[in-house]
Amino acid sequence: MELSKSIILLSCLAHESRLLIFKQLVQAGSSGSTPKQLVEKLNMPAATLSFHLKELYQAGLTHKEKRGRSINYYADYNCMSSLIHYLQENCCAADHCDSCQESVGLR
Amino acid sequence: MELSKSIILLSCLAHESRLLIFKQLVQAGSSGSTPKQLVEKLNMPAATLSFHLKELYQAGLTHKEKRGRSINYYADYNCMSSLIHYLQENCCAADHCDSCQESVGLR
DNA sequence: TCGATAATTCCATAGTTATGGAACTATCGA
DNA sequence: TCGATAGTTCCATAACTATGGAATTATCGA
Repeated sequence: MELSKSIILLSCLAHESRLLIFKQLVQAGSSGSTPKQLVEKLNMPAATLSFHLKELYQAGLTHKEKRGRSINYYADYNCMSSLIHYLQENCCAADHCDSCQESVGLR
Repeated sequence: MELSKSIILLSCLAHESRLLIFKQLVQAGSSGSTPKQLVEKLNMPAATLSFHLKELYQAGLTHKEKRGRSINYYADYNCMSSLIHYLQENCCAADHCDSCQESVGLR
């Protein structure tokens, strides 16, 4: 992953509402969530939710599927895992950090 | 890690200059880097660097050590690895993502 | 075709964050 | 006690980001 892409993803996640939305989508799993469900769950005005959902979508952190008059949003795990990999590779050090040792197979 | 702490760390890293500074500190390893070295390496005005270093320090992503008239800054691996853990636990899914399977020991 | 529902876009406003030259503080060696 | 060097803080300005009510678009069932 490029540095500029990682900045886009980090900025996108660095907002309470968006991180909560994303966590919600992760919890919803393969059935996804509609904006309406998210509005109810997170108690947020529809326009505000829509703004944040769009940010997440444009960053590539979600994908969506139209189903009649509603839309299902899903967390994009590949995107998130690429970011996690980027941080492990570039911003941590295998010989100084437990989780890096695990991921590099030293444990 | 709390959600609010993860937001602070993500915001802090979600800036090109700060991510570059942090990567530089990771590369510098146990010898660390001074602001002067970073200014030269990253070609950035001293006031701007100082501003970003302070943000990183206040977020807990670095620690520092005064040495005479200069200061050594170091990447804080514990802080970064806590963030990586948080993302793996809360924002990814072990059964949908390779790197999560690794870290959860399913592989 | 209509009214209701789901979702998005518009847009003015408010709030936050970044920039970097200039001034300042601290510590060195001579 | 200087002058030089390292680093930070100050602060005005610029740029960006978020908010949410109102208007708009799309799709449903009757």
